[in-house]
Amino acid sequence: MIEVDPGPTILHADLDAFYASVEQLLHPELRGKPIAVGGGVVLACSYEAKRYGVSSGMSGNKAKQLCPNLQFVGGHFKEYQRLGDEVMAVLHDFTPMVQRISIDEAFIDVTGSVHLFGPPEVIGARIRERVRTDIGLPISVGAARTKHLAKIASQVAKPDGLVVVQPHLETEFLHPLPVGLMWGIGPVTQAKLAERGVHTIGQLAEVSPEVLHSLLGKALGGKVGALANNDDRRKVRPNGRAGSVGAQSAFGRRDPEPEFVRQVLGHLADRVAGRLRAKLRAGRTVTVRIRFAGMKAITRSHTGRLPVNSTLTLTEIAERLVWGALSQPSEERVQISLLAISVSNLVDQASLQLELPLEPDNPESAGDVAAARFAIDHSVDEVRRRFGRSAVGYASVTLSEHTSVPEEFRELAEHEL
DNA sequence: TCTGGGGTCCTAGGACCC
DNA sequence: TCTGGGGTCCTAGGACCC
Repeated sequence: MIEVDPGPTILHADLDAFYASVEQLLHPELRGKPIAVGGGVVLACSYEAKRYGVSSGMSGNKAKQLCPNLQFVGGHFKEYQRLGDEVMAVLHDFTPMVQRISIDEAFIDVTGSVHLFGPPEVIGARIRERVRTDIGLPISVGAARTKHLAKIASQVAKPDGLVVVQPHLETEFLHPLPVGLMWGIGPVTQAKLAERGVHTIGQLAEVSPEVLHSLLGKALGGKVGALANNDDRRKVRPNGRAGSVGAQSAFGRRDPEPEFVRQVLGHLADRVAGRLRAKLRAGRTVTVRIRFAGMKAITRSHTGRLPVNSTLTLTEIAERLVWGALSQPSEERVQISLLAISVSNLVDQASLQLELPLEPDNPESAGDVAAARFAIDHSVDEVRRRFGRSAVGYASVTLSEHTSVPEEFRELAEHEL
């Protein structure tokens, strides 16, 4: 008998209602109850709460309307990070081919591990067992020949389940499912497809490449068409480094007063530049984003010759970009609701470099200013290394009144630089 | 209840070079 | 002189992911 090469075996592991499950693990009295992590906004909720229609991203008031018994709990963000890392360590016990997608989700390629640990259903079951008994959390696992199928399988497996898609049953599995389950199809694309009467992945597979192209554009149309026809060649890529670093802050609606804008940008630049310096990186392109009261948003960017990672230089560039945009006649006197700074075109910077101020008052002293900035950044970084982030930084009194999520929550979402 | 924060990728137009 | 085509980089906006 000839053995047919079944192709790669990919697993997608996804912790169930992660933050809420951690709270129920740490506080047994919360088990079996509808709970939500967060306050103003639901960051995560338990399956007991989901049954009432509560979902993450929803405002706290709305959630309480849907589920009067809903109990809000504060987030133990340090624990989320620790437990998420522990789960990833379990995955690494089966293969180094782990691609972490977020704090609670990862693809793993076990093609080379099946001879050690057994077929995918055995590996999936062992992962679930270990995460359940060693760590105490529910996790769903999907297994299939491709990333696309594995990811969808884990969604279908939820909550707390395992779904293995056998190679000869892929189309039967895939085609009846709604297009919204597919990677890359969000609300906008889903609406476009619905207008054409396309609701299931099987229906999507019937649409000609030309029509998809005209409807969704070249890249998305091609990608989505291929995935619907079960042509997915993406490999599991062990995590690389981020291509950009950013930070944003939403603050309700405010008049763009110079002092306020300066404070917010200073705070954001401090976060971004601090992270860059910590990883000995710097970036040539600075992008700011301004969201207005009506949710319309614009971006402005600047690409310089030299990479930047000094807090003050970044603040200056961001301020210039923001005022350049806000001084346009159409944007004058409009209230703003969010500011963001992002740095891209990143390069390694083996040693910290001096950055000259943009427009030195006195060109001859520019070097002194640069040296002073370097010294300030360096000492702030040093204090933080020893005493933690909050030990020193921008006076963010004004800011903290408006930030609705704690600093630790921001850190959870940071990608490896 | 008008929507948190960190990212990626794509599109389209323009500048510039060969 | 006019004309074309291709590649790369930058900017701005938008959809999408978790």
